[in-house]
Amino acid sequence: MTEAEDAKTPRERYRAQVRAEVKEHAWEQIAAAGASALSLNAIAKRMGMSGPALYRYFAGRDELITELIRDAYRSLADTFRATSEAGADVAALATALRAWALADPQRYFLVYGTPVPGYHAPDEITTIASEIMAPLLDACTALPSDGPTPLHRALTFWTRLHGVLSLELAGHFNGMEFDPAQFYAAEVEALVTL
Amino acid sequence: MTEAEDAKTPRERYRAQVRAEVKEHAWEQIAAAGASALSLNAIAKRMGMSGPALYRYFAGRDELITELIRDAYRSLADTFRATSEAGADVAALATALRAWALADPQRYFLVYGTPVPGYHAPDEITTIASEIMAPLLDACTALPSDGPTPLHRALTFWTRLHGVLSLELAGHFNGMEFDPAQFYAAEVEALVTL
DNA sequence: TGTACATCAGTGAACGCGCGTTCACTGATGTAC
DNA sequence: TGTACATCAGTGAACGCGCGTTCACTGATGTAC
Repeated sequence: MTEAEDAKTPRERYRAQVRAEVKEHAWEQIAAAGASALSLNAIAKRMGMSGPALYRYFAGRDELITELIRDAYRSLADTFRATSEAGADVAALATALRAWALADPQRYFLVYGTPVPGYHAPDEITTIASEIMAPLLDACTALPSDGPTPLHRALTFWTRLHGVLSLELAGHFNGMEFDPAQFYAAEVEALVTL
Repeated sequence: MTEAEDAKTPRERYRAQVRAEVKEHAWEQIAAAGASALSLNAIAKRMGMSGPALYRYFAGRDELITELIRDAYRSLADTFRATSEAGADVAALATALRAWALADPQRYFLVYGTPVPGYHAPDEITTIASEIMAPLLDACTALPSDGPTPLHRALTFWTRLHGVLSLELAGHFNGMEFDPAQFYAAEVEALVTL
């Protein structure tokens, strides 16, 4: 791990480890029954601890959920940045996006799924959201420029691929006789020749 | 109303009215806090009744939710069928879809939003889902045919427009300096000239 | 190196809450003669 | 038209549940001398 982690005291390392373990169980629970069913007590029980013990690690349920959402955004932002820094183009970003989405559908939905009415994301998350868009905008700017503006291209990239991914992950293609991966690839092809 | 409704006994009419009122309150509650927060007791309280009274009208919470989902699908299917029967083309269907989505975002999300893991829709809903696709497929078949297959066109219509709508309704365009309606129209334009 | 103290992880009991749901019952509405 | 009965809407009490969260406490771990 990094130097900063090595510099932690044993207690800090232990805390970080338990926090991570709590989050893992939280993701399992979300995968099993959706984000709205997430419960501190249930997580504690699965970890073999009592409910109140978790309050040593999180201020409460809201803080845990917010952190999961932030981690999800962060994960996608990191994936895009890494892909971009490897000198990748729009098509490579699309491939990375699909892999990221399929790896954990509920994580994808936590970012781009149905919002809870009344919930307002912290500023930090808005910041990460624009971090996600940045590599995409860069890649669109690098495309031959006789078409639409880079912003328009980036938005089109975003909405079209999200359209395919979200319907696929939600199971709306089930029973239909076609290959979502192939369809996705066709949409990506249409994007680069936009 | 219809003849069938006129033929109902007063008690049947009353029952239908209360059931409708329960659903209205359910939609208000969903709009305020999301579908997962829907509660029979809370609905009863708002209607000035006791909780158990609702069991005269619905077998339980699950039946109410399933019925709301079915009504949502039904509503979109009817909208599409009516639009189609008026001799409308793909662009008109797109306009109807957007109007339907904006009229009640939570209803849209109940149909196309984040699925609850483990929930399996009844067969009837799958049937209505294909009723929704039918007018779309018809309209795509009517288009000049030197492009992709009607099925591919219909799927593209669906995924692209859903991509724009779901991100817009979820608020992901907030703070961005562009007009979703205009962007949507541009996507529709790209579809008819596919 | 050992001792005294402070820090912190985790427990169990408890509180209040709202949920879905059942049950026995009351009172009103409709039906049959 | 009035009477006897059946149907049905709605109530209030109750059950069991799991939730988030607080609190006082125990025991282990780390720190300072």
